[in-house]
Amino acid sequence: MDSEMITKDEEMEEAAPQKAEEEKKSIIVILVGAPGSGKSTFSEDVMKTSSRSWVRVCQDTIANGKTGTKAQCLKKATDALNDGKSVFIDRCNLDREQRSEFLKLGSPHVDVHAVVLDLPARLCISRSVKRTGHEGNLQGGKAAAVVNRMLQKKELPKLNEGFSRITFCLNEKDVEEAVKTYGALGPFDTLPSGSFGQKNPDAKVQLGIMKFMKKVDPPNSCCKDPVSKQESKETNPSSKEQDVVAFSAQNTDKNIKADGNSRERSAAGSATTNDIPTLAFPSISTADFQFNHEKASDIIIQKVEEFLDKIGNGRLVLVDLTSGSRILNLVKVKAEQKNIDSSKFFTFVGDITQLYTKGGLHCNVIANAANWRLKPRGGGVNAAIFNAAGPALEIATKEAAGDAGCIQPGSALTVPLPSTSQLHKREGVTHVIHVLGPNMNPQRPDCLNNDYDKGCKILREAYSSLFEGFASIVRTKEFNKDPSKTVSTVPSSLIDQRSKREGVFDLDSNKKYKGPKVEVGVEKKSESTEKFTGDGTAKSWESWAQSLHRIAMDPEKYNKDVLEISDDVVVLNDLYPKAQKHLLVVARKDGLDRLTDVRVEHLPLLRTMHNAGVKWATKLISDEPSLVFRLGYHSDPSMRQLHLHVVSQDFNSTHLKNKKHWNTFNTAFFLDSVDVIEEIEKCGKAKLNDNERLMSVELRCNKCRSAHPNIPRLKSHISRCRAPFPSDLLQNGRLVVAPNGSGVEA
DNA sequence: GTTCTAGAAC
DNA sequence: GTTCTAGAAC
Repeated sequence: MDSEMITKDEEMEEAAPQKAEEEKKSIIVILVGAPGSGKSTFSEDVMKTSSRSWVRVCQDTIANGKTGTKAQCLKKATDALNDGKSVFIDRCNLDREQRSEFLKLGSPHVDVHAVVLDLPARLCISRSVKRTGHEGNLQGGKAAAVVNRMLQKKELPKLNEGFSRITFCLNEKDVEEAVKTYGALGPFDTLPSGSFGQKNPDAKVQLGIMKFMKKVDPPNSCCKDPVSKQESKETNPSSKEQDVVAFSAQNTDKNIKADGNSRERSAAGSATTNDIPTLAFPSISTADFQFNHEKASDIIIQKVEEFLDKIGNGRLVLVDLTSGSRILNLVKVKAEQKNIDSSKFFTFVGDITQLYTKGGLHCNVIANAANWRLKPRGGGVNAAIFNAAGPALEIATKEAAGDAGCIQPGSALTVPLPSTSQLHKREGVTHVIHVLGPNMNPQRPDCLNNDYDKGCKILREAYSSLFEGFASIVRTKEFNKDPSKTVSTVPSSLIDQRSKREGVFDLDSNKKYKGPKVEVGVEKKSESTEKFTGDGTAKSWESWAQSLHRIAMDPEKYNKDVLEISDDVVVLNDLYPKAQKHLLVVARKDGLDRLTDVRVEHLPLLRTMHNAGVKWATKLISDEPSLVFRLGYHSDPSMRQLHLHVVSQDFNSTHLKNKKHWNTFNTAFFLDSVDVIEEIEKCGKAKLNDNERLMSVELRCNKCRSAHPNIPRLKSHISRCRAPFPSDLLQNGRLVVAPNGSGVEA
């Protein structure tokens, strides 16, 4: 009996390992989820019920209860698998790269599974906060920031990474199911391969991910009950409405005043508040431009207080993507201290491009922290808004920016958003106001090098411009008359405005183009004219170069395009102005094509041209005293017919595009009218310079003479350079300035 | 003069 | 990958 028993036992002992090698497969379950998604709880729950031998490898506690390294996790997992145990990898594993090394642990004897705890971010955040045991704002903010950051980078696992099975859990119920499934696994059980639980496969998954990633999470420490709200939302499949309500209600909590108007504020998403004109704006300059948050928050409060009376029934809302935002919290506290009416101004956590659909907050107007070129590039709010609005915003912006094509620090540009834009259709945004704030980031253009006197001044100007722009929209829009206008309905006024403007624009260019150009084309061959260069060689004027000559010979024909016609000169706006104001005074004398043709006998004409130029410059200065003009000739002009440039020295124009454009106005290629006259008086003819060389010299600021690597950088610089003009320009009447000299002050 | 665009530069 | 320049065509 005994021996039999022993034999049996021995047999069993021998047989068991054999069987294990043949049939028993270990499983490594890579848990995927943000902090607070419940990874640890999941593995613990499984281990409680499972008859299988599990090892939980938790990076947070692997080093004697403290956070360890990935390498430590890999080692512990390898050891456990070698022991024939199954393993939970309890770390976030949110991106493919993080998972890849654990996937390598798979083998014919080890199945690699993923369990994705893809629960709502707000749930993760609230759990995360609870776990830290801190209720403070900071802690909550930190947790939110961490979770948000991780979810930004989230890449859901795919079978082709090497998983034999992936289980997606999108809510608590899914998690329970998965716990049951894994908990029921005996030592020899396996689970079917494949991907389970993901709601929208393939393309739609990506959409879902995108939506989820963009979803903004409410505050945590200041919202004690997001969990219950989230859960109630999940049990109710028609979640959209719930989402909005819950979000608004939560948002109320972090509004500035906890008393009084909470009802009104919590109803942010309801129809009744849609007709309240609302400006949502990001904090200007505090992100990429690295402006000091304390100073910025003071300025925001100051400007909000100043403008609250000026915006009628409108509201101002400071928006930031995360509840951990320092600037948001600073402003919130300061607004509370100042007792600012929280129904008129409050802070809001959300994506500024999805305030209505995701946050239930209807904002007719949103501000964009733009770059100086008003380009959709870069990151942050600017890219997000251009992206969400689509090409319509780019076109509308270009149109609104006009010739300048860019904005200066401290200024704002209101752009009506075409109804074709998604942002208009979906979010009810009718206007975008681009704002450019001061920059303190040495990596970005126009860095103020910590000059906060200047910086604060510019930031104040920026908010003034922004709020003024909004106030002006409020004044003209009369929001309350027709609430239906504001959401998803195309304001007809907008379309009219746009098409009208386009019409004007087209008409303008047609006018200017067709007049001279068409005729020039017709007469091109019969009228090709010789052009004598400085060294006496001749070349013919190309067809495109003859427009000025044509106008000078027959100005009445171009009546609409010219500003002034006299016996001697014609004054007109340059078709492609290189500055805010750029006029041409064209000599009417035939045969006087360029400066080399000018002799002593033309001196009276040159003086007449100069005087006409000064007269027009003075007139323009009386309208805009900050303008400063310089009058002069190009050494080697492209256009036939002697013409004097009258150009304002801001060089703020989209038409100034390349090195040649700059250098023709800002090197010795540009001959001041006063000097030309003096030279001809003295020597009988104008002295010309080495034009080829001058065109390729480095780009230097016309004021401080600093060098810049390319045109965009140069333009960025000159838009803010406050240096005085170089002394040579200040002499001999080379500049025409306002009587009080306002344009040349340092 | 401008526009267009290839490819250099970043 | 994007920005910017520079050369050709008009």
